Amino acid sequence: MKKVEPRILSGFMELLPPDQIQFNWMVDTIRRVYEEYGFLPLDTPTIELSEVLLAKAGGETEKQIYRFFKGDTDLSLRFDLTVPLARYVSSHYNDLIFPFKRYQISKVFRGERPQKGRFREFYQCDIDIIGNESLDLVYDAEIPTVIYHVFEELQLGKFTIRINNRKVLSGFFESLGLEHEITDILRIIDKMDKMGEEVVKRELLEQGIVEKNIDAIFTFLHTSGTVEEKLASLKKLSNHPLYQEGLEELEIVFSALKEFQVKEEYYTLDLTIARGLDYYTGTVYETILDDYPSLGSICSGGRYENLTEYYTDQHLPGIGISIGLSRLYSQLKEAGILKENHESISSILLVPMDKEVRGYTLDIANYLRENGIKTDVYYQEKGMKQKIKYADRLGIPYVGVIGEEEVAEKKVAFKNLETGTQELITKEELLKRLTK
RNA sequence: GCGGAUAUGGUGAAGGGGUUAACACGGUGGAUUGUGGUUCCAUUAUGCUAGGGUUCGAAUCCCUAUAUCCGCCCCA
Repeated sequence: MKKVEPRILSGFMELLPPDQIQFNWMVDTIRRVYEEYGFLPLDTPTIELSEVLLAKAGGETEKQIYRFFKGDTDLSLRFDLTVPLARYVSSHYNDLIFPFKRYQISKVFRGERPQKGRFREFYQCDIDIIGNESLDLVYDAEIPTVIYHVFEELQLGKFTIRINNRKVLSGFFESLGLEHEITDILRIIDKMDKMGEEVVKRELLEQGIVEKNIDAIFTFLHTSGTVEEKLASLKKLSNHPLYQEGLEELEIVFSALKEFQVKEEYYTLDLTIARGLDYYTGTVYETILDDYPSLGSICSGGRYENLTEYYTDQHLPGIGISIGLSRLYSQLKEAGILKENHESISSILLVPMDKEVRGYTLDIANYLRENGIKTDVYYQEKGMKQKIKYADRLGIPYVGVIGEEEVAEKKVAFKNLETGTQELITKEELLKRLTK
């Protein structure tokens, strides 16, 4: 029979069990920290009506969204978790308690050209806070605080949360009379980190920005010092109202970060942070691992004032951030930052010698499981060698061998695979060994 | 959407027109029928992305298609 090649689509990721265990550990860690800060779980549909998801839709979203028809219904796979959140909040407005804090860890889909660290299906771990009419700026500091604790717990080394404010950028460029070029300028200066100053300067020139303004932009971007010093010198650069408003917002956010006791070396004011979807209106964030800057931003987000305007007349400003976990995981793995995982799920493998002792073995298994021990049992009629090897290859640290002798004595031959030692013990002693 | 590169087993790969496709890892079975990780032995692609062409002969040369990878755009 002609076989079908068992392949998956490019841009889609699947892992082997040891990696999946590791991946799930990261998901569990992220979820735990999110919940510690009072964020509530949410799960929206993978597929939604295209008119809903594309209500705002700029060019890129429209190009990259997976869109199809089922009968006459125009459907799309969700492109991110923020737009579905806006829809959710709008449709459940009456039943939600504001400020509404939710997290969602789910897959999203983008039909892009796949390449390194870029997937067509990937996990996003979002937290967002939606206010009713208004949302205090303190929340703009709480978001990076949560992220700070997440990355602390993930143990990926030193990282920096880079913070900026769109109003500062827009206001500054408007003060130079560049209001029409803002989007392009933001896009270009965002490359600063990756491409360097020369490239940025050249592209700005190509964009038709005059030399004088480019110099002003670089003066602005080169503002240095501590956060306080930067803010102080920035204030003198322009009196533009939007610009000043953005700076005041940054001041509030940074002073709140101190109250949240986020260590100062873990965040910074970075004027080149412009990226993110175009729905961001105020504070924006990006996070990099200091030891691996080439990974780029592993977590970004910001404040969006008007995201629900397409669904409701209620004014529901929000702030949120997202960890691109699939990318983060694959790049950490590739860079060798994550150690090989030898942890298994099961703590012990029970091995019945033959089917006569299976009943006794299952009694032991149930006893262990009732006491919270993850227990696997081997049922294949193979040699002892294969049975032990199974545990060894899965990384299960202990084996409980059960034959006629053990049944007669109501005990288990408890073998430690790491040391090779073995002892004959009762199930109570077995439980004790496994709980420690 | 644009540009570049590459396609050999479960994996990493050698071979660049001559007949059994090297080597390594992994898998399976075995080396005193209740003991793994080391070692040893055996075994593991009638086939080199697919289709067509050149040739006495094609993984090897040519064409087409497809897939994958890497940039750009954009982004997690």
